[in-house]
Amino acid sequence: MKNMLSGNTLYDVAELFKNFSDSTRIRIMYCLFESERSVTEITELLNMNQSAISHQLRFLKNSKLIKNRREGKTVYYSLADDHVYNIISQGIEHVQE
Amino acid sequence: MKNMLSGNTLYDVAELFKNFSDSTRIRIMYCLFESERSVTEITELLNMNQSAISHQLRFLKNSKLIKNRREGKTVYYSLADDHVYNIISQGIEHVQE
DNA sequence: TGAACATATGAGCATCTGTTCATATGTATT
DNA sequence: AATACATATGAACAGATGCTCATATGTTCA
Repeated sequence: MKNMLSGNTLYDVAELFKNFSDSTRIRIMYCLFESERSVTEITELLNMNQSAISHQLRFLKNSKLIKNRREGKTVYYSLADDHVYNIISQGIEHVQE
Repeated sequence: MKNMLSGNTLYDVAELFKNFSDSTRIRIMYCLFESERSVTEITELLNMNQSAISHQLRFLKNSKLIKNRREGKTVYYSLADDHVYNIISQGIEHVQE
């Protein structure tokens, strides 16, 4: 074995990649590459139902891939760290050959 | 925009990551890190039903993440290229903090 | 050719997932 | 307090997913 993995690491890896396996979630994270955005902005950018976006934002937040801050009525979401950027960038490179 | 993506690139990225979003598929690919393996070997390593393994192998093969060669009755599977290794390695690093 | 072994495939099923709809919660303004 | 705006949440439903079972296909060897 080239390196030692604890018993459930690969399950955690699958859980991690589940976040990136849906186009809505990928598109949400991608539109946060540039800057933080409010729920309304994301909803309009993706041209989707506000509820659908909120559900996916919660999903990504639970996985600690995005974070948020409230400013009055508005909640702004942003990427949690560089990993998200790096993983998606690598995915983009792969599909573009 | 930091760089230009064609309209459906992000959908393709989601499709790519779908391959990595299931623990059976991750475990199959991970056990090919070391060397190529036959279907029977993979089935025994993962301690799963042969049919389940074959279905997932087809899935991964269709996505061109693994390739195979036949030697008599036996079919050996191996990783298609470094991308697979790199993507999973990055996932492992992320979950191990 | 027939038997044995290795792998692949299709149907069926239970579970999971992503969305919508209706509504609740939180905040600011009047 | 009442209203308006922004976001979150729960229930319900349709479609997708991963597995098992039975069986088909491919290969070797007697």
